Amino acid sequence: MKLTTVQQKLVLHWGEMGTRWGISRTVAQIHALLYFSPEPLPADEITDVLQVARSHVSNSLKELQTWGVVGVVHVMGDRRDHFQALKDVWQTFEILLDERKRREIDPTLKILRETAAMMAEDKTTADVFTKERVDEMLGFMESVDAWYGEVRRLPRAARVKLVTLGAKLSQLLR
Amino acid sequence: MKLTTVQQKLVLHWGEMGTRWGISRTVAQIHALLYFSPEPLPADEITDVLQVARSHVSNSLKELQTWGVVGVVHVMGDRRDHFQALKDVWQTFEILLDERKRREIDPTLKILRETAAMMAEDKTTADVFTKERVDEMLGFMESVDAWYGEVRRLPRAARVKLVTLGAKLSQLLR
DNA sequence: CTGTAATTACGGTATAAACTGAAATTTCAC
DNA sequence: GTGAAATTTCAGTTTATACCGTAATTACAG
Repeated sequence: MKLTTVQQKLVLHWGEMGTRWGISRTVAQIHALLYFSPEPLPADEITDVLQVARSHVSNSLKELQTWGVVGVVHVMGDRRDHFQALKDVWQTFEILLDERKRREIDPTLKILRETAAMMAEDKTTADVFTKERVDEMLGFMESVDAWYGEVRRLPRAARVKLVTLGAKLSQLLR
Repeated sequence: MKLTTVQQKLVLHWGEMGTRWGISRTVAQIHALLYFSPEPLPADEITDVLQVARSHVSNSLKELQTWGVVGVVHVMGDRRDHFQALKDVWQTFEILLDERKRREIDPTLKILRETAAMMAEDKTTADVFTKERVDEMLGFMESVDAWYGEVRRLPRAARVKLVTLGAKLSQLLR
């Protein structure tokens, strides 16, 4: 199997962007490869095309499967697993966002809650200023967190509408 | 100067989270230090507290200033620059989001636009499937990009409302 | 102009993470 | 059960980048 120029460009770019999204380059490349590939690919093929260690492909695929953006299918007369990426773009990015929130927001929220609780208890604290900053930061994060949870609980169509509506939202806010 | 236990915890946590936000640990620590500190700090003080090279503090401060989340003030009878963090949490995170969009979305959007244009021109392309995937991905990204731009252009109060309204938005979408 | 204090530039080092490759383990057709 | 083929594990290597420390430069008070 050989990649077209376009596919190659996309795979390489995805890899580079992956690192900025907190995803390792190879994992992102594999995802791109599967997403832009017409048919599901076996691990060997991925190894060939991307020129990375077989074991690494295996582990990366596992990671992508854990997230749910890649799945396994089987081909008649072929014992090997074949992998395909989720083709639904919205869902793919929602999964990615969830993951990022889990890693980038939730831990901070936890620390801020702990800290705020601790400071509220401790009456002797002379450091009123820091307390205020913690409370403000916590308030902000709680808002964002609650908002995300609510949006996430909406039926998907509503969520899509929320984005595609765009400018019209500003009118609703009057 | 000495940090309270709480401040130390916050600074260390911020540093760790920073790396997940695509910000170097020290830069994030400096930001936390300034944000949670009652008064503006000179660079020397930061060097002392965080135990990092003076030059590194200088460069990190410059980066934070470039983003606009840290500013300089002067203290009477003191020649040195004193630094303070923006105390407005919303604005701080909006700046951060802008930066991330610039680094994580815009380049991909560019590539996808180029690719889609290229594929649209090339009638001979046998790879119809990849073309579809590119178009879908591009469509999605354009929506998100346009939405972000519009929200960003709203008066800030509306933007805050958008988040704090939360669940009520779902009713508006009926 | 002079001396002090700060920033900037930059080659070198340390560290964390990705990646390799071989060995151990599991899976599954027969 | 047996053997082939895949996956998983893991110690070792490579690579990227944060960070250091010196040296050069700039800024400015006196």
